[in-house]
Amino acid sequence: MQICYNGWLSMIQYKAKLKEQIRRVLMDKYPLQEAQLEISYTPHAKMGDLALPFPLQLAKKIKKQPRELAAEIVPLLSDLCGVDRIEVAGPGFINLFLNRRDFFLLQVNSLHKPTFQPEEKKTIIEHTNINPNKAAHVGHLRNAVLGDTLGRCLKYKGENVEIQNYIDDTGIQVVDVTFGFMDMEHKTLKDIQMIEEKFDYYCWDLYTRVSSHLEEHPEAQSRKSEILRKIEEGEPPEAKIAEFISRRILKAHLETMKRIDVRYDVLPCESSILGRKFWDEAFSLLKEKGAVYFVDKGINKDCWVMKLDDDEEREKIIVRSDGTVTYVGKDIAYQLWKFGLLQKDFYYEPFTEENGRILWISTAEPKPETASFGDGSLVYNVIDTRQSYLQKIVVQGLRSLGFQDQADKSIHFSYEMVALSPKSLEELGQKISSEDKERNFLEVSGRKGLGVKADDLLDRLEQKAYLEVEKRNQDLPSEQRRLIARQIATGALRYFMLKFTRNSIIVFDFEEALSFEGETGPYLQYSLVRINSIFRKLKERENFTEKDLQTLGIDEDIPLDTLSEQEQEDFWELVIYASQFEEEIQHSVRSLEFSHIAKFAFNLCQKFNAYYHKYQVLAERDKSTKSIRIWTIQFVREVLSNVLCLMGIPQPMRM
RNA sequence: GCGCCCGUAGCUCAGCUGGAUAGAGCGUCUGACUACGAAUCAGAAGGCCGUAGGUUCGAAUCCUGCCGGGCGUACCA
Repeated sequence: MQICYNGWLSMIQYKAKLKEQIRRVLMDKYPLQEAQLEISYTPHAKMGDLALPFPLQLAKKIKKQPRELAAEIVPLLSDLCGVDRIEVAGPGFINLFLNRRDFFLLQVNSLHKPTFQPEEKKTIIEHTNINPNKAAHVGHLRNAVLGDTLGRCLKYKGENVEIQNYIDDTGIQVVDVTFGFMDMEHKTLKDIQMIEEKFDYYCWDLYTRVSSHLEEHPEAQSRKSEILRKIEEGEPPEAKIAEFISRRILKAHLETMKRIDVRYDVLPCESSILGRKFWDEAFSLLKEKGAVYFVDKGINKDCWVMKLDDDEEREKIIVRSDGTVTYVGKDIAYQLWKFGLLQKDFYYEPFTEENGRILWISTAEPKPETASFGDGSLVYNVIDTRQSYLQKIVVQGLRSLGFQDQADKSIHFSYEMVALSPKSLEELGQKISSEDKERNFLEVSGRKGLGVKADDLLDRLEQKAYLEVEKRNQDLPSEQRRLIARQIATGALRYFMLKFTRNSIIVFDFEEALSFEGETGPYLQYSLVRINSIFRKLKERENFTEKDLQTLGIDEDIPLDTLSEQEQEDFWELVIYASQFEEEIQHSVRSLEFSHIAKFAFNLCQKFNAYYHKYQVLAERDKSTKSIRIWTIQFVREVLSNVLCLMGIPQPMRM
């Protein structure tokens, strides 16, 4: 067997090398397309490590028995680098047994080395986008966690990522709360500023009162229209009050998101889109191209509408009969700006600053300090699936303006809603009608005030985590315990939001969301804490440091065969699984399905915990066995730490 | 009506472009802590993968019909 790999190779690179060799050998003998040359994994380690399914497809093409064909190919592949053994398996797979020592070396050395290359000039992710008129709820948390995780993964890939949180500060929902303060509570701006209680919670309640008030008083519509117009045109006092509300709520939202370690680069505001006349520019473009047209009769009389590509019958209203623009209209302008397709940019000013990192907010007027955003080449909009229709219209808008590429690179990252079980509603003290009781779940409704507030949930998680930490870590100062409780709460919440596929409706259940056992974030954190504990004790007892790790002799010789047969298997199962982490990231990014990463991390921890129970590190007397075990857990530690980082799950040193 | 999505173990969910014996967690039952932390581990029980057809060497996965459920189809977002 020749030695053909040196240094380091991640699994992705390793497979690429294998494919290259296989192609070279088989190219002129079989009609083999590259696409078929996938390398997958075997269901069981006994069957080998990597599997080549291509004989199954090839057999069909050249009319042979799959197993026969595979048997015929096997001898041709006898010289694959790093492969100890190769055999036909099952219906006609070719399975490869890797040289474990060589492979492990390559993997360990490939940590912290780049496998990916950036593909985009700039990737923009828009997420969170909570209406700034009430407190954030669990549904918003799902959005933020998904968007934030996507951002982390793309950055890991090396992409230039810009995170935007769009603020609908001139929309109907802000109008409603403004109406509530002014017309129902008869408060002045000053009165509102004086409110001391948690402002987003105050507005949450106010908003539900406004909603039911408006249902009973349809005549208030005209007053609402007046408020909307005044806000859009910047007329006091309505405009000032609305601005104060939206900014103060926005601050609350940012605080909530900070609790789970979600941050943004820029906050583009709808008010700036109007103020900078982005919409006017977009509107004239749309008119020019005939993408929108004016309706002079019928149900949509006096509106500017857009026709839907796949439904001739339907017209979507873009400009209302009173001349105001719908959200979709402004969204088209916003999307154009994201791709740098408008002639201008916003102005900006710092909104918050933390550790020297400035979060910018858009303005319509020039400010002394400024920055530049937008002009991306790829755009992800993280918005729940109920808005698919509207997202389609936005993309269609780009297309009808002739921006084909940008339309293709506008990606609606859609996900299902978070709903509430009747049980959790009861727990919230909500009255539910008997007909609703029959249903499996109920939609969260901001209007009805039906929902689990994000901060409430996080408070409960922290509280529970604190009690657990207190039980186990009496020696730690309480401040430390608080920090750890927060880390656990964040880990639990973020994992919970990622473990489901985006297509599945999360029927929120307190017991499930508050769990720290089984398939949860804290399980992952606990696994890492255990590994870190071993290293901490190695240091305490043997003065073993990171430096010693480097010189532990992994490069020289790893005498795997000194281990028991069983241990060799257990070692290998852990290692080969851990090596797949970058493939999982790739897979997740391509499919926008982060539950893959979540499951991977969980499975890895399960394998690790089993290994941990079986094999001692500290107490091991045989030096080389101990070294191998140290390197094994070190490898797992690195991989797990990476993966947790991508999911935004904090890594406490103790818990 | 039309469009999109879902139906897998008692419950909550995985199962990638069709592939080797359908997997987890929770719950239930049996075991394992004078500890590299039991927020853990080992084991057991539990499944005509909604239903009927089709495509093929092979279907939980692809196609069609049906049944059951959700969402969307606003001059709300």
